[in-house]
Amino acid sequence: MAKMLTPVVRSTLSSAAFEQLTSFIVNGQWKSGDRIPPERDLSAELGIARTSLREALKAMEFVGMLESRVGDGTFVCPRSEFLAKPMLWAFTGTDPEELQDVVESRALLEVDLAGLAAARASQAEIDEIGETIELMRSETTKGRSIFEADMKFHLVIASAAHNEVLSHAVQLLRNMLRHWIYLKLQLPEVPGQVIQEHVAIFEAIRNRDSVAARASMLHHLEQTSKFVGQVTPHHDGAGSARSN
Amino acid sequence: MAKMLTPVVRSTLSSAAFEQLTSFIVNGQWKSGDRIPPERDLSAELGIARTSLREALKAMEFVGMLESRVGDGTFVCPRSEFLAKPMLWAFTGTDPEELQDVVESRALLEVDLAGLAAARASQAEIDEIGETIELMRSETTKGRSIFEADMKFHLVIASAAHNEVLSHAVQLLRNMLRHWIYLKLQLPEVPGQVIQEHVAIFEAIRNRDSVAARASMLHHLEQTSKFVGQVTPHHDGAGSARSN
DNA sequence: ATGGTATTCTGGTCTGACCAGTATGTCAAT
DNA sequence: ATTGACATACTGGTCAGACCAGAATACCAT
Repeated sequence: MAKMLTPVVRSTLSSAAFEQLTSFIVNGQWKSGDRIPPERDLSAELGIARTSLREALKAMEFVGMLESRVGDGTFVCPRSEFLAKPMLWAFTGTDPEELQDVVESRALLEVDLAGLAAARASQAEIDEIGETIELMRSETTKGRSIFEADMKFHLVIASAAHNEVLSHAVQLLRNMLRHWIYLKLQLPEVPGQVIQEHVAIFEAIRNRDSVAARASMLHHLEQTSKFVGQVTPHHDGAGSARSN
Repeated sequence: MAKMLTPVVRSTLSSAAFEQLTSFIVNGQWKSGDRIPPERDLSAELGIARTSLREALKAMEFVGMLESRVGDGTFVCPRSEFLAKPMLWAFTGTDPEELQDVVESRALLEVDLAGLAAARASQAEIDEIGETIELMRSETTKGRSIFEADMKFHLVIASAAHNEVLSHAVQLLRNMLRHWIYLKLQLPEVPGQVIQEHVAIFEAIRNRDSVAARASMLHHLEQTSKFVGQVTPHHDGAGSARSN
């Protein structure tokens, strides 16, 4: 394992540390499940005090990138966890107009990614996409949630587009919407429809038809957009009695 | 029987502070622009050490909820800030070798933004776009660089799309490419061509023609992509055998 | 009023200490 | 050899107190 930790030099030490450590995770030097060095070692290597390092570390923990256990160490969380927690608090009881920006961004990016995936996906990746659909079917018959399978479907497409920047971006956006996607999939008639739409997207990609892939992805995501719009009609001052 | 034992969550002081402070912002006790109490006061009121409080505070700052200025205080950011900021994490730490991914992402996002701008731009924004073209013309005749005007053209369009998340993202990507864009604009025949292309985009937006806006933006950015592809020395075989 | 200086306030950083869980190594009893 | 209890080292969590540097403000001389 090559350690290439360089002393930080930036605006504030803790934000520099935050950026550097974040990049370690984002670009895969630290993979999910890895244990990162102890705080005392890390601070020494970075050339900053433990307090400063901890500000960065805790921030990453609150955001879902890391998990710390006393006496054990600090570990990298799977990317699917990123932002899931804090954004939930931030959005609950939030003006839907602002949320709409995220929903729209997500949709546009995923449409672009679908188009790229149709052009670039390897056979293995196409197979993997198909498997997520099978998974959804089996989960449905077992009466279980298709949430995880749905997530996987979209992430596989994102990575099949072979553009790291965009696929990372879309993963973040997706995590922000985690809560709403989950809610939507709880509705009784939704899973069947979702599977149908996934099939359409899948076939377009398999046929290397970028235009169709984009169109079917757009159609698919418009459903979710509509749903988010419905579920978050207004925020009243206090209780937010959300019917679910 | 299922697990009756709920895992005990030994909440840490800093995470408790993070949740409490976040709720202050989310439910509007602290509004955008407000100045929050000094760290020393806040830590006293919460009954925790300043270091612990700062871990929460810095986390909120990194997420884009707060902004700190030495000697001045800590202030609450507008909500749009912390919706968009996390996108940054997807991009920071992007390997410069994967420049092509950045170029492509930028192009896709800007095409999407152009389409939205055609649908949503206000008259004032349309006028502003036109002005940047005039600026380019006058700079050209003065023999000066059109770099700033070019940047402005694209940023105005981004903001005219009225999607904070995407426009922040594209701003970031553009900054990464700053250097290359600048180089390209130095070539003798380029400015004239760029102005022509900008005019095409501008007219499409003014005519509220989303499709044309997307097409002309795509055409415009493909030029830059091509340029970056030429100027960048190819990195060895490891990555990206991209044929299409 | 004006302009410059001294003071105070604020966040940024560091040191070094102690606490409380957790893991692991040690060693005796089985 | 396996087991179990214990000591020890290691890890994150927390704290107090100190100093720095930038920014804002008060204040005083002009």
